[in-house]
Amino acid sequence: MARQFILQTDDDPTLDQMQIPYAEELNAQQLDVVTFGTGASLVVAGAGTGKTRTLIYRVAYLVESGVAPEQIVLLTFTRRAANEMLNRASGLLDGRCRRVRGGTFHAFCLRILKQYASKLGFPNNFTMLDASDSADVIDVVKTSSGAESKEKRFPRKRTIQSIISSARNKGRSIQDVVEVSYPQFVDFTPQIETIFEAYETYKKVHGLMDYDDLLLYTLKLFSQEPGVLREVASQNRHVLVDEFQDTNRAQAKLVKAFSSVFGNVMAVGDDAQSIYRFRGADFQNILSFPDEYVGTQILRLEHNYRSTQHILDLANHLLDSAKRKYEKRLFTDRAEGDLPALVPAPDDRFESRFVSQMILQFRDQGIPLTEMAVLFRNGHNSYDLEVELNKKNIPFVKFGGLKLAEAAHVKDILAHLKVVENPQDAIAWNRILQLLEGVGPKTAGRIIDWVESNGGDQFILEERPFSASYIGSLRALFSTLRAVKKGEASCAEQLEIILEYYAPILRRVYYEDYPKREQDLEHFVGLSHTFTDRGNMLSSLALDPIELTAIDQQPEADDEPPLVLSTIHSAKGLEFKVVFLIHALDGVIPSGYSVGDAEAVEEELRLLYVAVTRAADQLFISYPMVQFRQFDGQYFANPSRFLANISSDLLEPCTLVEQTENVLPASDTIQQIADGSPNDAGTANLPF
DNA sequence: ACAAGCAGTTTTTTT
DNA sequence: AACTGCTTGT
Repeated sequence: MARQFILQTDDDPTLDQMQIPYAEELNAQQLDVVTFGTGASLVVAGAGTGKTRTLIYRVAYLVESGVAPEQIVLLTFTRRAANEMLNRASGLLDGRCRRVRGGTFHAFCLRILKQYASKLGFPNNFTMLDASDSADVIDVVKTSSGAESKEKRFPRKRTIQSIISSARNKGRSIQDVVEVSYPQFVDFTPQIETIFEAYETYKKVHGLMDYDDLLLYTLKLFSQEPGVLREVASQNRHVLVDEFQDTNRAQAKLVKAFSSVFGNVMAVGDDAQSIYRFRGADFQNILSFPDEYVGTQILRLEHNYRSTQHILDLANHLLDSAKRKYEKRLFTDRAEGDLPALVPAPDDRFESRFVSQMILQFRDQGIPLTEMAVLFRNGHNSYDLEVELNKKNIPFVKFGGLKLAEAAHVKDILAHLKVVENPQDAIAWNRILQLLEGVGPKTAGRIIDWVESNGGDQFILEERPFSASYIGSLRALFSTLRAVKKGEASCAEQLEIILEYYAPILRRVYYEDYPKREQDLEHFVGLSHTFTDRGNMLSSLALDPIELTAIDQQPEADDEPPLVLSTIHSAKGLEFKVVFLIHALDGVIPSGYSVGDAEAVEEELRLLYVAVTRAADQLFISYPMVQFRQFDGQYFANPSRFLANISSDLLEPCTLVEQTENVLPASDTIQQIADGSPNDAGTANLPF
C-alpha cells in the first residue's frame, strides 16, 4: 500500500462549533456514521433504524465541515427519495444542501452521457427507450434479422427483452440466463443471441438508449476515456449511496469509478431488504464491499425507532425462517402495542370493505390518512379496493402499477415529441405512423426507410411515393411536426400543438374510453409546465415516471392529504403508523413465478419483511379465501406459505363477521366479533 | 399485399 | 389491458 499523508484541517469547525447539535439529536451509532471522516465506509442499517435521517444529517455535517455541496453526490433509488432527503437536509441546515448533486444511478449517468455521447458514437440528442419501447425494437429486429422461428413456442418480445436485460444487468451471457431462468427456451438460444446483436446495432444506428445502456455506456466511457473519468470523479469529493443492497454489478462498478479520485464512499444498506434480484441486484455487493475498498470501516445501525416490539418480533421471526441467515436482530424501546393481525376475508369485496372501514375508523381516532398505507405485491391487487375507496370518498395516491408515461395515449403524444427531438428514433416514428388510418407495420416501415434516406427529418413531403389513401394524413402529421420543431414554443405549447392534431386520432383509436384518456392528456399538459426543454422533459419522464393516479389527485390540492396505496417495492424506505398488507396469498407473495427457484422464494420472503417493517404501530395482514378466475370460476386460495404456522403470539388470527343486527338501516358494515372465549388461541377481536 | 377487426390467451416487482 | 393469431375486407 502506498503511504498516506494526512492533511491537518485545524481551521475546520469542530462538532461543538456547528449549528446542529449532532450529539444531542443522534444516538451513538448514528453519530459515528454522521461524523465519519474520509475513506470508505459501509453502513449496515436494519429497517427503521433511522437510516434516512442519518444520511440527511451526514449531508448537513459534511456541508458544515466545509465541503462544497456540489462536491457531494447522493445516489438514491428514486428521485422522490433524493428530493425528500435534500429538502429535509435544507430544513435542517440551509438552502446550501439543495445544491448537493444526486438522484438515481440512471439519471446521474444520463447527465454524464448527454455531455459525452459523441465519444461513444451517439448523437447527444439520443432518446430513451422504456421497457416496452425496447420490446418494440426487438419486434422490429426479430423479423429483419430473420431470427424469428415459426415455431409456436418462440418467446414473446417482452420475454426476449427481459432475457437480454437480465444478461446485461448480471454481466452474464444470454446462454447462461436462458439456461438458468428460461429453460423452456433453451432451443432458441442462438436466435435470441442473434436478436441481441441486432438489437444493440439498431440502437446505435438510431440514437437510442435503454435503461441498461445508461449504466453500461457510462462504464464504457470511463474505461475508454480515462480523462473523462478523472474529470467526473474529481467533482465527487464525497459519494453517498443509499439502498446499496439493491445495486447491481454495473452500479457497484460505477460507485467505484465515481469515487476513484477522492476515495470517500459511504454505502448504506441492509442485506435483509434486498428485493431487486430480478433486475440484477446482488446483495453480495454489500458483502464484498470491504474487499473492494481496502480499509473500509463497517458501521452499524441497529436501534429501531419505528415499530412496536410486536411488529419487530414478527419481522425477526420472518428473517429466522430464511435459509440464508441474516445476522440481524432489531430491538426497540417502544411499547408493545397490539399484535399484528392476520385477517382472512371471505373474498376480495370483504377484504376491501374491511380495509376501508378500518381506515375510516383510524381516521376518526385522529390518525391522518397519509400516516396509513395499504401495501400489496402486484399493482393490480388493489383494483377492488380502489373502487371501494372511491365509493367511500377516501382520497388516495397509488405508487407502483401503471405509470403515466406508460399509458398508450401518453406514449402516443410523447412519440411525436421524440421524433422531433431525434428524427432517427425509428421506434417513435413507427408508433406515430401506425396511428394513421391505412398505415400498418409494412407501410410504416417503408415510410421510415424513406425518411431515413431522403432527409425526411425536416418533415417536408415533396415527392409522393405514397398511396393516396393515407397521403392526406401523412401531410397533416408532417405539418404538425414542423410546427412543433419550428417555434421557440415551451414544452406545454409544443404538447398543445400535438394534442390538437392528435385529438381526432385518440377518439378513433380509443373510441371505447377516450374521455378518460383526454382528461389524462390535459393533466399531462398542465404538468409539463415544470419542464424547461423538450429533451429534458423526455428523459425525465423516462427515468422518473409520474404515477398515473397521482395526477387525478392534483386538481383538488387543498383536499385532505391522501391515503397511500403502494406495491411493496415502491414502499421501500417509507414508514406509516398503520399498514395493511392485502392479498397475502400463496402464489401472490411468494409470487407463483418464484416457486421452484429457492433464491427467488427467499427474495419474496424479504419482500414480506420489507412490508412488515413499514409499520410503526399497527399491522393488518389480510387475504381473500376465495379467488375468482376467468374460466375455472371460484377456487379456494391459501394464505402465504410464509404466514402458515406462525405462532399466534406473533401474529394474531382474527375473523370477520358480517353485522347481523341492523343498527343503521343501510348498514353493510363488517363487524368484528369475538369467536369463542376471549383468550382462545384461535381468534381475537379487532378494536372496534 | 396489407390493414383492421375479432377472439382467445397471458399478465410480477422497476430504472 | 395488451399481445398473438386468425379471418375478413380493401
